[in-house]
Amino acid sequence: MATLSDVARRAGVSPATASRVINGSSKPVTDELRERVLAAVAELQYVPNAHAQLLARSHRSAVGVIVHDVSDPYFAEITRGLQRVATDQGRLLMICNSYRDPDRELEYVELLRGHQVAALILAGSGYHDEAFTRQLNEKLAAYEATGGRVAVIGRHEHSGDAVMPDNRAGGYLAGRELCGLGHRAIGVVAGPRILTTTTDRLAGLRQALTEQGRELPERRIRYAEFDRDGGAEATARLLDADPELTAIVALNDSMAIGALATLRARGLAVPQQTSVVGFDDMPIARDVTPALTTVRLPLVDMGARAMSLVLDAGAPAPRIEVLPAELVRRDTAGPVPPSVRATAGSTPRARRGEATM
Amino acid sequence: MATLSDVARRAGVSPATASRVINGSSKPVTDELRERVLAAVAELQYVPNAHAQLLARSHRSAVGVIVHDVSDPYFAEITRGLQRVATDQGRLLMICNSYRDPDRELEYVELLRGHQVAALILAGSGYHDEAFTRQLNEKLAAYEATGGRVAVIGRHEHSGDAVMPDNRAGGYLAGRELCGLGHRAIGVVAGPRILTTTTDRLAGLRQALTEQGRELPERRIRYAEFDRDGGAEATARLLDADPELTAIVALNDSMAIGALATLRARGLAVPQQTSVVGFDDMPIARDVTPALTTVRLPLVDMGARAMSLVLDAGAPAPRIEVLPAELVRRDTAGPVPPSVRATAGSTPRARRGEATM
DNA sequence: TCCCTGCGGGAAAGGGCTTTCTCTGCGGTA
DNA sequence: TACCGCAGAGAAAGCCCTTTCCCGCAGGGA
Repeated sequence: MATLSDVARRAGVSPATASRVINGSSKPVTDELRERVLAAVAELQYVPNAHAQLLARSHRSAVGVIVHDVSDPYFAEITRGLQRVATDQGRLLMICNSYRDPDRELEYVELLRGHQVAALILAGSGYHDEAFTRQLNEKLAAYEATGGRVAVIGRHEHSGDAVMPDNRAGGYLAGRELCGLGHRAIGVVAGPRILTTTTDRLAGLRQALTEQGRELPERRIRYAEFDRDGGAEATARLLDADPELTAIVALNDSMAIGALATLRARGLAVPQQTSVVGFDDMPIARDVTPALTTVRLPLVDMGARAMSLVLDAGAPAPRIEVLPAELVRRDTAGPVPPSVRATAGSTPRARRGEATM
Repeated sequence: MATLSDVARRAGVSPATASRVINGSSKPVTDELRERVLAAVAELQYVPNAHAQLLARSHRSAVGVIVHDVSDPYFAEITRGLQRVATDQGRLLMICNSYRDPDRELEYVELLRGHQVAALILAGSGYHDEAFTRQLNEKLAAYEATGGRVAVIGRHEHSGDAVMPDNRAGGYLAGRELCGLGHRAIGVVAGPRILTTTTDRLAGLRQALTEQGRELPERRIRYAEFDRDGGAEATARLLDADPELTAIVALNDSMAIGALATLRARGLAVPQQTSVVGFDDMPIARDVTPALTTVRLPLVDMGARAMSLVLDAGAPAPRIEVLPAELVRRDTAGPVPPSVRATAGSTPRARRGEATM
């Protein structure tokens, strides 16, 4: 690899001058020398060593991002928002996937700190895990103590800047919608119970049902991975235990798609026999058939705001922005089937006979 | 930020000893000193400066990856394969999204070179653009000249290691399938024509049709962005121009999903009235309704192989691995409608009357 | 007793760049 | 003519680590 001194030597100037030309320093350099340096750069295919630059320069510019998985549409959308603002401000992003592994999350905080990022953004659900939360907060505090900025997206446990989707209100919206359609036997396909996102959404849902004089017993909840297969599998378990279910709330859209698959496999028509409500409104939600009724979260915006927060050097006080959830009515949620309404609570056998799986 | 000397001073040892303890050097250090160093590290929350480390160490370990867009399922799958192998070998990945912008691609090659990556992987279609191709190859050659390794996925233009999905054979498979089902009026929803992937897939398709004594006139091809909306829009244009179409080949699954959306909006039943074949077999393909018939590419495997190639220091000769495409029959491709078969070439009005849009 | 060996530790030389400080030489003013 | 100031270039001091080289010391063999 050609170095700066190679370039300088070839151009017959000092490394200092070469550096000034290459970086467009404010210090003036005569055109003659400038030409020679530029020519040398081209001839040697010189590219500055980024590590040496970062080491020599004082100011840090990259921003670190920790998400569960960028290829998950939920995070892909958030990342899009992060990127947009970062690019506008000429910042480079370093994105790390924790794959929902708390230890990996901790490691990545260190790694990014080691890479001297100017700020750190943690996106994705927090964990119900005291020990982990304490460790994470210690690490973040240490980072902040050295001038690093931190913002979280959708996490309660951190004391600083945060962008919070209103998961609870979203759960409430889903519950109210289904109650309004007459459903009483509602099952829930939930993500891992260790995630705060799961419990928040669940809490809102439960509140809506309670307000309507209904309830949400644990036997109507199944916890599984927050993805398509988790949703499919949880739905199957739910249906096996409770064939009289008329509606299913999936705590994210990936799970809802899994639920739809299981329902289809069992020959249960959506929404005629079983209604489904998802959560997040990822792009694919409108393209499944029937199109998914879901709770929309402004994902791109969440990312954009978090990045703005973290890049806005002022405002030392912790700022918390709560972003509203919104119900998107499409085609998977319909009124409770007449047969069930008429014979409420009785013979679920008839319906079960339809299963093809 | 605490530095290594801070740690050393606090532990009452030299920086050399501190470094040895922290990095688990082979050189022995007494337990006593080791303890003191570790304690100092903990107290100061010391994290080594990654840039300084990278600068001081000679060997480079990270691998750079340039894709069009990680959040696109096509690249998400490939990246999964890349990650798997990289993680196994303890390599860090730096992933950059070019968003199909050739200039950005060039920039990223430089950026990654500057970050001293040990190898570079370019995934995603090449461009029919002489000037760009030459520039890119120059940059890659310069990188390789300094010991860097390069592999491409799905690109012809590079002379070194490559993993090539058999796009042409895949196109052929799609064409043969549709011909076998009796279709004659086949439209194509294609990606940007500047992409080699588009033209390769198209070439295979055309070959299949030609072999069956049919043809693929340009008027039955619409070029658009390689995503859902591009597919929806291209399908609409195709249908407007050619209402008698009985089948549509989308050159990737995202476009196929867009095609499905347009078809649904126009009230055209799939596959009864119009058949659809996609390409890639991304995970969502099985979850749309009807489930998508498509051409599968071993995406994860493609990523894994490319990474293996690039990390396998031996074998200087350029290696090219061609990975086969495979037809996956699901529910969107069916026999040509009887009415059309009977009245081939005549009154398309009847069908057109069904449009609801 | 002397010398050699080997172990544990420190000094110091990079690694490639930025930036401050210093120096030279020129034009302009008194 | 003497001096000041400034433009433009270079010297050199870091930035924070790793690693080689070297040194002192203790133990073992002759």
